[in-house]
Amino acid sequence: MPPDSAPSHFIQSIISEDLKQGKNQGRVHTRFPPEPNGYLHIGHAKSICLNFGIATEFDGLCNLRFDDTNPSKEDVEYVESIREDVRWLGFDWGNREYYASDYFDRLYHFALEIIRAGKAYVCDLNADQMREYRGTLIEPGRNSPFRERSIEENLNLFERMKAGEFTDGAHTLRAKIDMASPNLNMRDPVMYRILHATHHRTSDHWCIYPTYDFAHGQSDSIEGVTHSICTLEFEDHRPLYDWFLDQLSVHHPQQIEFARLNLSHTVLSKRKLLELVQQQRVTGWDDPRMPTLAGFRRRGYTPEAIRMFCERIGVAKRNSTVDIAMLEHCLRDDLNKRAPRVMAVLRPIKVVIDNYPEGQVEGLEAVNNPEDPSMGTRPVPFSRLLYIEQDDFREEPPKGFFRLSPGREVRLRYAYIIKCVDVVKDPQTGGITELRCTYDPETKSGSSQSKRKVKGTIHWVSAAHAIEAEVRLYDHLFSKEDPDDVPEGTDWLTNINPKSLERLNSCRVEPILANAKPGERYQFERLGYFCVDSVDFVKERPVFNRTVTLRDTWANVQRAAKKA
RNA sequence: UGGGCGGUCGCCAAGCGGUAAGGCCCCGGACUUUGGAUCCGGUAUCGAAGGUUCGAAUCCUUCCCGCCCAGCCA
Repeated sequence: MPPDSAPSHFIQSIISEDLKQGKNQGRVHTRFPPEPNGYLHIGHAKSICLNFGIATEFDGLCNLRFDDTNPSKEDVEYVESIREDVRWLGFDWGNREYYASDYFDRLYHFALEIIRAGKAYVCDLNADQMREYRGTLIEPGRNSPFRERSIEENLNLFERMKAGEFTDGAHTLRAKIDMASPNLNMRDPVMYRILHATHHRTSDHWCIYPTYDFAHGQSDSIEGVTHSICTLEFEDHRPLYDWFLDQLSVHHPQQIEFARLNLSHTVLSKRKLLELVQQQRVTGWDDPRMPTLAGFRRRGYTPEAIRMFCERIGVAKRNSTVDIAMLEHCLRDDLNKRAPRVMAVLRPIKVVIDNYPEGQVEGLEAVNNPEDPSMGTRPVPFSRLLYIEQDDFREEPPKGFFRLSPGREVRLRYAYIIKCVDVVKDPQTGGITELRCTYDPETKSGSSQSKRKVKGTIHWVSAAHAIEAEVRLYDHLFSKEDPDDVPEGTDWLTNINPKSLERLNSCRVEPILANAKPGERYQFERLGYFCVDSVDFVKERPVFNRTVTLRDTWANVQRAAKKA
């Protein structure tokens, strides 16, 4: 039953109303119908969540159906990835995994039925001619010279098309509707085309394949789908969807269209994603910068965050582009609750605590997750030689900087307050080689003396105990909000963010991370959320992917200062 | 100049004749051993113009703007 208190979008309203009127015997049945010609992306996630979500909400069912009517573009690699991604997102289609190709035989018989009713004909026009005959947006088309063939001749020709007597494109089967329709989809659309191609499931059994228009509605009907939810660009196809079903007098699902998702700073068209992969602008469909589910997964996103995102963006008919910040917010929200915290220094600068005994090591206690006490604590070793983040030291601190600088104090998280007493530089380059500091033994974390407050707290790592790691800093794949916003004469590829990946090779992380497993997610305190890369992982030297940064108020302040 | 669909805060999005929800972003402030989290507070008169009405984002009229359609792709 639909929650009548929860705010609902227009599709939920339609279904509620249908149920109220007793349509479909109170049944709700949807389907997610991907074409296996690419990997699933976040836009598909919206559709998956919508279709499976509605099924759950209204106590119905949702099928997974591969829309595999074009063997020249499809591949099993894609069907496998799609299965994996839908499952990863958290949805289950039970044993209802279907393929349009499962219905090729029935579809063929449907076509025969329409031919016998005198509502379809075999046309000999080639692609160019057909375009000419179709007319334009403002001029009606002309009837094909083959439109009035006899039913017998049509039957015979169609049979021979199926038998493989003709070459690709020599004939098509067309619906006989109305060449003057203002809706171009109704100007005798093609139902079947000849394609001598090997299909990933039916092999060479067929050499004629149904078009989307002829296959989709009938497949929905065969499966008993009640609400066939698709994107806006199919709105113009609805009259055709309805027309076929009416000719056949079969179960008639209702097609409902909603606006597809667009996300800022990325592209979501299959064609463009394919191009990024083929041109090797990224390392593959699962490159952590890709908006594919495989990419997000490798990047460290959680299915929960993506589902939350899909819920929050809503469902409507207006074209829109959601700010990627919305997605990142959902991610942080989820990771904040579940990711264990750990300290990692990405760009190390050496710190020597002058007054700390040489050779001494203390095991300090650090909280694993302040949001969840049940996650416990862990020991973190402290010693005389440490590393801190380069960003956490400024020789000439700007206004509002409350990290470390000469003569100033800062707290080392879970440890002591230290003071910078000297800056050692390389006499050649002038670059800082190490910081000499002193610590205040009275200020140990958790001790009764530790009431002294300092403005800043920074993370650190004990040099002798830290382990080395590679960290990959990912940023938006495109630097512009709208990748298509380009100067004349250039294309979207010029908007690829040259800094979308930065690899850091001399990072030092807490010893506890020696046990990190591929796919595990952590919060590197003050930096962001990171996950262990599952492809390039090696135990001796883990690779971490930055999933998303933490909200960085200080960065905002600096940005504002720069502008002023 | 054809047909279809849309236009509510910077970005999403509720609202369905009774006097503009919520989320994101942003800006303040509280708290804080993550400049994180959390908590308070702040920001729209609804594409435009007319009209109907006691009353309109919601109804009517006209206009403007955007998106989709001329694949034997989906």
